[in-house]
Amino acid sequence: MKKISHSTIRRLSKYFRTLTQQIEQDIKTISSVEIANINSITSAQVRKDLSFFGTFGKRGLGYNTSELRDQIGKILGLEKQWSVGLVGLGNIGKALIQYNEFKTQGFNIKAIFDVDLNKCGKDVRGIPVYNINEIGKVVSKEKLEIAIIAVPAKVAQSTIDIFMASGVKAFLNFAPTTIKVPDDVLVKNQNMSIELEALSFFLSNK
Amino acid sequence: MKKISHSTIRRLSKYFRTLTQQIEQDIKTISSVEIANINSITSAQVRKDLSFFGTFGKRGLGYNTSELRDQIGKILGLEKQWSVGLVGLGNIGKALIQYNEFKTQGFNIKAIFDVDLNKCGKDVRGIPVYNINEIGKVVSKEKLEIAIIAVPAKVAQSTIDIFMASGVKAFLNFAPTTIKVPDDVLVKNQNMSIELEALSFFLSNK
DNA sequence: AATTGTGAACCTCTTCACAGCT
DNA sequence: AGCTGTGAAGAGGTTCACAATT
Repeated sequence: MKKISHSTIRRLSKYFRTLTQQIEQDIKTISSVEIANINSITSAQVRKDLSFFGTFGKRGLGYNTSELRDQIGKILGLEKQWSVGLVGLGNIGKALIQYNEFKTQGFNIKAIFDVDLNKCGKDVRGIPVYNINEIGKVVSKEKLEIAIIAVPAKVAQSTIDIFMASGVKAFLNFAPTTIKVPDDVLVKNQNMSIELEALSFFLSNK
Repeated sequence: MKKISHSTIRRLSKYFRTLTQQIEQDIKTISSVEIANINSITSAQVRKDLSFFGTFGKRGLGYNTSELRDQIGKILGLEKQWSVGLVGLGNIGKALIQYNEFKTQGFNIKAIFDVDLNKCGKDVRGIPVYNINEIGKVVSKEKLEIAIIAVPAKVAQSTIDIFMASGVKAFLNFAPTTIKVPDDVLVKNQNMSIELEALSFFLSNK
């Protein structure tokens, strides 16, 4: 497949959300201009993004909302269910387990890992807690495809290395540190500090 | 000031973290190549980013770690303290209040807002909880400069509008929706769904 | 008449490459 | 000799503008 930029994927997610909202309001058709306005971008951008994947609209008419939503859902793989492992039962890890959005989006947390032996062998919200050294075994057993990394920065790289050795290639990293991975592995960072610092810069320089 | 890209600011945050780590290890000097390697980018990028703000290195020698860290800290406004309001005492809001990183970084949550009248008038971790309709009053009283938005998507825009009417110009938005703001206002989005969908796309298309 | 799909133009960000310091 | 700082070149992403289609 032709190389698709991260920006395009990010925007497809937004279009998907936009379409979901329109469908809820029983709107059957939408133009690239409308999608663009809702997301504060240009209509050419919307059309260009979609053009990488096919032709989904009707000239003169626009796009059928539910058809386009289905197509984008397919592109993003949203109809699939993913098996996810979560590492780290600290503040962030605990908050994430509470967060129902995961399941809604087809991300099923099948296993939790922690270093603290007191936490292991138990269940949290029905999800079994394992020790870090069981990662390899559990990845195979539960067929984990994605790992959520909610461990301290110092051990984030080594934790990801263990998962990579077991064949996991997709990570959502909450540790505030840059992770080194080969080209066939994707790490998405969720790092509040960086966003806060951007706000700080903005306020300091206006 | 010359326009600085968001990517540059994001990277400055990373350099800041890198330098902090080096200083902890008692390393006095660092080259752009070393900073680049640690963050998986090119050394030219590091030097170019810094060049927007001044000349901090010594040709032939590199950068003094603590001097450069101080300079970047100043650029990002990290030595300052910010007064922050948090809206929404749901799952995310509660998790954020537990999150000590805020205070460490100079972001002081001075007020919490919620629609639920049962929650108002009380304290959470020593922070007073107000009703949404008190935003204007409390923004002035506590001199809030940043608002963290942890409310449902449907009311995110209207919540931000209220803060903007009171003069707040910087937002950290956790609601999965695009917010419309004028040019002199900055909204940073912290949206896990989009990152998850990027992982889903990646796994679906390899 | 309205709106898509897309090549070309444009703009922005990244990398190269080297002069200039230390 | 080694490394920075930066103009110029290159790459990548966005917007323009219009032919094609309904």
